[in-house]
Amino acid sequence: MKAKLLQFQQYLHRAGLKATRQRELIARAFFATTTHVSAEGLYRQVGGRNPRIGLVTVYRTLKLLKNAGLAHERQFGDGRGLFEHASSERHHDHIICTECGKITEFASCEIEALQEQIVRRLGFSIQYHKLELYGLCRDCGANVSRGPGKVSAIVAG
Amino acid sequence: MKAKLLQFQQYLHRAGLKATRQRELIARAFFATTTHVSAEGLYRQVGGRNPRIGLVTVYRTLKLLKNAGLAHERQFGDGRGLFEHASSERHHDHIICTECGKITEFASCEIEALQEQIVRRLGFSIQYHKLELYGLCRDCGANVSRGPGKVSAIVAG
DNA sequence: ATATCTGCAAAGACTTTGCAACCGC
DNA sequence: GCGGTTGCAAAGTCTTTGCAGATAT
Repeated sequence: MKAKLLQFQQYLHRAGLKATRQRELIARAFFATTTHVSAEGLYRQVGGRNPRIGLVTVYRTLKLLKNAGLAHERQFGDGRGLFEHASSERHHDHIICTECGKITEFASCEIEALQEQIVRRLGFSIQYHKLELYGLCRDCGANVSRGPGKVSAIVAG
Repeated sequence: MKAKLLQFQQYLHRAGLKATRQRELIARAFFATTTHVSAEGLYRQVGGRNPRIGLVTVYRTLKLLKNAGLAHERQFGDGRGLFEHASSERHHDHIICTECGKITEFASCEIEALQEQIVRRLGFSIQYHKLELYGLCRDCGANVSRGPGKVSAIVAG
């Protein structure tokens, strides 16, 4: 993770931006996450243990991380952006439980290959993709018909 | 398209809701769309030719259409919801040009089959999926390096 | 020293909700 | 007539922006 922080700082330097204390703390917290964080979530993690880092700065730093190519932003339909490391991006997609909201990652090279084929056939050049499957996870599939889920979960490994 | 309107009205009846003039007009306009509409967009189409139909009612009716299983809401990352017919939903996904925003639809049964496999392997039962490919379309791929702001680039080597 | 940053508050974009008047059934 | 519905305005989310004071280089 040290490496990514360094990459970020190099990016800042190259872009003529400053490596501030806040940016380092936010980036560090971001790289420490295991899955998908919202700006708000990262803010709570950082703000908890550090002196007054504003939510606004978290948003701005996440945008920098995106520009640096170190973060990807996703939208899983709940209206807000969730961020994840760019490096963990390699060949993985998401399956989201519509009941409890749990997000599981998976990878499929076969699917990726097919995507490439299709895209080429349509004259597009692919940059990236999002594949999201929605359904019931094992647990929720068992307990059918049970109130509103929405338990944000976050299952830290 | 008549059929879908009827389905909607049947849904309303079944749910003890009323088939109002506004709902019919909005549903009609929605079924007349060919691709993806935002609430705002549908509002403009309807509002233009009809007496005072509020944006709020469009939102509410789109929600009803979703509940009726006649519409699907998608989020392509620009922050707002886009709606499309559920019936055109059969086996198709999207490829979005990151340059001009053009959305093209495509279908792949092979990919769908693979998805099913994966999902089952993970213990999930699939309800629906979203596959979005992002890249440059033929036109934009030709005129490289032209974009407006958007050029995040800088990809750390 | 100075141009960039920060944090607060305020604005913005999109969507939902409260409420009095309204209209299907 | 009753209960759902409408449209306005207001509130609610999530995110961005304006600005004065603070800070990295």
